[in-house]
Amino acid sequence: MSNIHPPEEEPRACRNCNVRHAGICGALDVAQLQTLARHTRATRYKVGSELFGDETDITSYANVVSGVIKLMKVLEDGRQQVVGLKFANDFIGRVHATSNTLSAEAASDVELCQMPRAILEAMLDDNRPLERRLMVEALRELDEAREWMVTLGRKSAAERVASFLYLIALHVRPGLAQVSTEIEYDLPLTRSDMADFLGLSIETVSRQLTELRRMEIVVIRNKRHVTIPDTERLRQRAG
Amino acid sequence: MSNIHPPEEEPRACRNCNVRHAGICGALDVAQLQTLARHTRATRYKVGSELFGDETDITSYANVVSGVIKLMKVLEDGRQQVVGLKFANDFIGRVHATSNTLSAEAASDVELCQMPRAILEAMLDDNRPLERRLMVEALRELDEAREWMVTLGRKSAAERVASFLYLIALHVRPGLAQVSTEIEYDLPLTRSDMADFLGLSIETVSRQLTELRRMEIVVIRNKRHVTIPDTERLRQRAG
DNA sequence: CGAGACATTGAATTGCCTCAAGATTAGTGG
DNA sequence: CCACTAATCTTGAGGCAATTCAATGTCTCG
Repeated sequence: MSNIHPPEEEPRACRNCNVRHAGICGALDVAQLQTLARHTRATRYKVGSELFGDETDITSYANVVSGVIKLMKVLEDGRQQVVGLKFANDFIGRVHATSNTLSAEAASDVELCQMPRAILEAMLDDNRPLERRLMVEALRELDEAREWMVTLGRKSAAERVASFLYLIALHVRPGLAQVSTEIEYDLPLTRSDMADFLGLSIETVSRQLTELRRMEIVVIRNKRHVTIPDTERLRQRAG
Repeated sequence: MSNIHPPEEEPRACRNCNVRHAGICGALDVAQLQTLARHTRATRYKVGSELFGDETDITSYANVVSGVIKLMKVLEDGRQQVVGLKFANDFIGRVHATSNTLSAEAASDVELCQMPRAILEAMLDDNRPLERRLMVEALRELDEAREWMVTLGRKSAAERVASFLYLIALHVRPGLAQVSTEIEYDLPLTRSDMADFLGLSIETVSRQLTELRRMEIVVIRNKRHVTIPDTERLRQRAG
């Protein structure tokens, strides 16, 4: 990542991120963890703040400790598309490049475990498991992006909204694909962000949520909190 | 790649692919090139034939020698989306996985330089430059996929068609982004394939091409052959 | 309690799709 | 070389899904 705008809080060594073996840290040995710990900093960003901008220089990388980050592309006339979401434990940043190809914005209050570019790149050269891990991560992102291209290119508004609800459900309960169960969670995005992720207008997102609620595929409390009584029924509505 | 259906022609050692340092071969040393040459096979596929299917086992990888390949995702009800295109010198196949996450189909007659999965994976373990190269390639694909997500999520039909024409122009003349020039080429896809790539119907693609022709942004001869008098004007129409 | 942000709902419009009919092109065999 | 056929492409008419514009409703937080 890059162009880190001043965090709202004094940086301090980020122990949690390492201790948990979260994000990339699982690929490091003890010595490297110690090296990393000397250079990482816990940083916080408030909802809506920009972590880095498109076409800016890459100056640092990070693991997400908590919160949700939108990866966005913006057209000259202001139209924007969310091209990816990052959750806790995800790695953020584009290795093997000098400038960013998209911008990143906090979709909620966010805690990061941030490290300077040079540190990570040095480790990358010394540490094949780490490089392998980042590659696997990149390929997973590629699969996700292509999966979402189908949603954007070929699904109806109703299917897109259902796809999003299912995507988040899968994230909350990774083993979900096998079973049909009830699940409840808080939506990580506003209607506006959902619209930008789904390639729809805010109003259409709202209408489709209302429709899914009318069909009792989802129960919505407080705008943000949703309950899915039957995830399999939701999956079918997702196309 | 995987589940290679029987090629139409007797396989033979693929010298071109190595000699040209095309695709992944530029990352190999002389000894590895020789090893690779013993295991690669030149194969051909006719338009429309399937190279491998979604969720099939990965049994081999390949470099594209000539022709164009569609990477596709298909929904249960038959709707389909082209999520990527592969041209000459591109590498095909998903490393670090056991099964494919999409299907691949020849969009034209295709020549491949194919290699067994085990060979490539062994080289990958021995050869960091190769692994690095595949990672850079994967990240480039990720950038492309995200770029296209904007096209699918936020652009009008007219802009999508213009974006496609510009994408191919960029491929034919990589340095195009800087200058405004005239360029001519053959469309690598049928209207139907373009529609599946653009998330549109065939008819809409056709209408938008007619409209671009009426605006003299493109001259079309013989359905397939196009001339772009001014690539900068095209780029502006692409949004 | 009031203000501002966020979300829902309605009405009218529009852009793309579907269905249907021709036109063009490419391929085939006489 | 031409006629014939099948495939591909273009064009038109009508319908529908999603957008835009506008108003109302709801939640959050000083």
